[in-house]
Amino acid sequence: MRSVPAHSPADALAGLMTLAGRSSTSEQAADAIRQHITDGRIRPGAQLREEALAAALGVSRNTIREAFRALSREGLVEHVLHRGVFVREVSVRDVEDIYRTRRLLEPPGLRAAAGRPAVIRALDEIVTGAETAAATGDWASVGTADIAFHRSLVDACDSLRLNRMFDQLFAELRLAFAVIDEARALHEPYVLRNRHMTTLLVGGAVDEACGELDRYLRDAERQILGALDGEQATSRP
Amino acid sequence: MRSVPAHSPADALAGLMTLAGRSSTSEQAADAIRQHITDGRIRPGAQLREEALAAALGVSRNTIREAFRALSREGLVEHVLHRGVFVREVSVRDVEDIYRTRRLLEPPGLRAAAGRPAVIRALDEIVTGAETAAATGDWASVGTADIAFHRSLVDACDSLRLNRMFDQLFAELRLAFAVIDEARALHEPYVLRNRHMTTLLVGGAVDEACGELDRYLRDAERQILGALDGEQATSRP
DNA sequence: GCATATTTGTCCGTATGTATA
DNA sequence: CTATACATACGGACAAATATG
Repeated sequence: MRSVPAHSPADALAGLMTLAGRSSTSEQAADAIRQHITDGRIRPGAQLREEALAAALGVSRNTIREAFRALSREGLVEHVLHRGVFVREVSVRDVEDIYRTRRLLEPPGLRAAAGRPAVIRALDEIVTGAETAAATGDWASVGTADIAFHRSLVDACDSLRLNRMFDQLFAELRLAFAVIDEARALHEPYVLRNRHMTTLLVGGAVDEACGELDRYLRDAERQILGALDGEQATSRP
Repeated sequence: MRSVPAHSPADALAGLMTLAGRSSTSEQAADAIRQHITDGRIRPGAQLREEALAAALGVSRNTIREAFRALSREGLVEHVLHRGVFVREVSVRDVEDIYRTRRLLEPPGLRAAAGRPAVIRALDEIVTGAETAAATGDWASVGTADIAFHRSLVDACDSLRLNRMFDQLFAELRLAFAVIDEARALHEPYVLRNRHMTTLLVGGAVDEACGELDRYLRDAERQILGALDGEQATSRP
């Protein structure tokens, strides 16, 4: 019933690449690695060794290195010259910047969403999904729904480039989530707040919804920073 | 007095990589290629051939391919499976999205800049530089100053991630500039408008400055779209 | 539509340099 | 300081896909 702990990143990836795509091998390798990182199967800070990964995925080291370059530009891994690539560890500074960016860009998204019934309906469905997931204790799904909710806000801006940036930003946020154990405490409070925001939107109370959004973002940042501090304290005594 | 036309991307790059850095060879190769693209020495649509580039830069094909993967993630080049990599050609759709994004994010930047004398001073210096460059007919520098001006606005938001996105966005914009011949018509009108914006900021008229910024962005978009249409008409008769 | 040449995609072996135990 | 493990980079090889005549 418990999740299987991976003994090494290579173990976690063994035999899990589906080679039947329409993309190049290095892109598929990147996809496989990316998936395992965002799923938390490879923890932040872990080193990705070329040889082990190449063996696990059944590809050459050159191919793996090409995948590394792409993932490095995405910000998921960090390339250290002559030392290798490591899964990014988001710092306190990163979290602060991420939430500064969210506080800057999500309110305009919410105001854009306010004028669109279709978007509001989508938000409602996402929150409903989060509520049922929370009822069954599926906190991973609750976290995914939370991200989907706020991604939808940004999506309402109709900016492809902004969406791309937020995809990366949320991927980094998942990296921060990954080092925090208590998934319930991390995600539970925000189901209610997203529901509240949606109700306000349905009622046309846009300003109040923005206020709620701002409080949400400040509280979430504080909580993650606190958890991050705790993690650092335990892992580096 | 005229710029030397490169016969091929490989010719343009020959012997121009400085190998004495603290970064990997593939990163230096990427830097060299990136520089030549943003400088307009390699035109949008041009294909970058692995073997030719490898020979020109004196590196192996594998190294070039690693550089390609990074540049591809940056959006400067496009990787087409089994066909190769090409310098990105920004489409009408791209330009529309770029300006939608700018109209969304630069006004908050301007409001943030309004409260900071240091930022306003920096903007003033940039415009002054643009004015002297315009006086000597150095339209390339005028264009660079224009981008620096608006980059400074975004910079005032203090968001690293937002800055990174705008760096990419402006790099794409340079790609659009590259296909337009009349550099003077492209950049001259905006020196005055940036000056006007700065004057308004110095006087504390933030709302008026925002209005001017919005008009700037709408006019610039219209002009680039018009020029892009003209280019497509002439290159594809 | 076909045969050919070119280019990319991928793999392998190897030599060199760097960081760390 | 030496030894080891690993990343870096090269060059050659071949298959597969694409472009060319």
